Amino acid sequence: MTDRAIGRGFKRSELARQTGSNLETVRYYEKIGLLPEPPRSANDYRVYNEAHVRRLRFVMRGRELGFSIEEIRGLLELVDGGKQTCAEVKERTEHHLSDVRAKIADLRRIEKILAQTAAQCSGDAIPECPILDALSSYPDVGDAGHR
Amino acid sequence: MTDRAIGRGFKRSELARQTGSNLETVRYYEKIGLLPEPPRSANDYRVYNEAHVRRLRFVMRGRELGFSIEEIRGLLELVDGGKQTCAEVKERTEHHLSDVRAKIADLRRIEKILAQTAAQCSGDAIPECPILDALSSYPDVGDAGHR
DNA sequence: TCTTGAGTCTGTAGTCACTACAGACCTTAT
DNA sequence: ATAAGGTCTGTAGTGACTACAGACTCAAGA
Repeated sequence: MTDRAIGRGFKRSELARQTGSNLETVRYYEKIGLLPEPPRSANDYRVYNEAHVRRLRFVMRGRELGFSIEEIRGLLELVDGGKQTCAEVKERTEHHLSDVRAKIADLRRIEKILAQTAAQCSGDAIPECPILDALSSYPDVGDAGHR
Repeated sequence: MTDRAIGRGFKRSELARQTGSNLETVRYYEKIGLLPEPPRSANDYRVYNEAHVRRLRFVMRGRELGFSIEEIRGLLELVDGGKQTCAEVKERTEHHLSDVRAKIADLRRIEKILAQTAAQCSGDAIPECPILDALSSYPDVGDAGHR
């Protein structure tokens, strides 16, 4: 058996290479039932085909877009169920979209605070640091157990 | 000993209440050395004071702003070291700020894709779903192990 | 042909930042 | 006196991986 298989059937490392995923992550996804257990060759090596590549790419794209494993599991069920599920897929996507927007809002708030405090700071060797003040919201913080 | 202590000295639940943190998180922060081990009363209960409240608030604010535990540990060392560390605090803040901005950029990219694909979807009972197509980037995905 | 290095297999442990629980002890109120 | 609740400890669980140990197999070079 050569490393890059001819027509159909390749090993785990090749699947990982083709999808850009980590070798161990493949095994992990199979263990939790997100990817199907592939058939095995005589030496007990996993044997994959193009369908596995597509499925793993789907999962990875979903993860990149911030879907949780369980959300992706749900999307895959819709995919496998097939037929009239477009409305539900849309609903889940919009739900996830609002999650993403909330995260962006949070991070922007954080960005603002960090940028403000960094701007206030001269960077000189001044004992009182406005950044630490902003973090503490009380004048003296770093002394628990020392007074 | 009454539950809300009089002048100085209160219990873990009161510290958690005053800071809005989880009861167990307090113990966890002490275990990993982020908060100092407080003195104990005769019955082995932890006894806190205002300094502990301030320190925990500092940690929580840092966590809210997306600093990791180790980053906060570093900031606290600067705090405890005192003196001329303002420049270093500023540097770390700006480093963290660029991390936050990168995360925002990622999420905006994700938001865009999700919004686009959701908009393309009619929500009707159409077998071919543009959202799933966008996720898969290949026409047929949901069939690994089924052909 | 032997050997060496690399790839694959399994289960398990480690990561981060908590959160929850079991079981023992103590305190407070009725 | 008793029941409810708070505190103590260590440990296990979470999510989503990542890494490792030890056994096995395979392919290529000397």
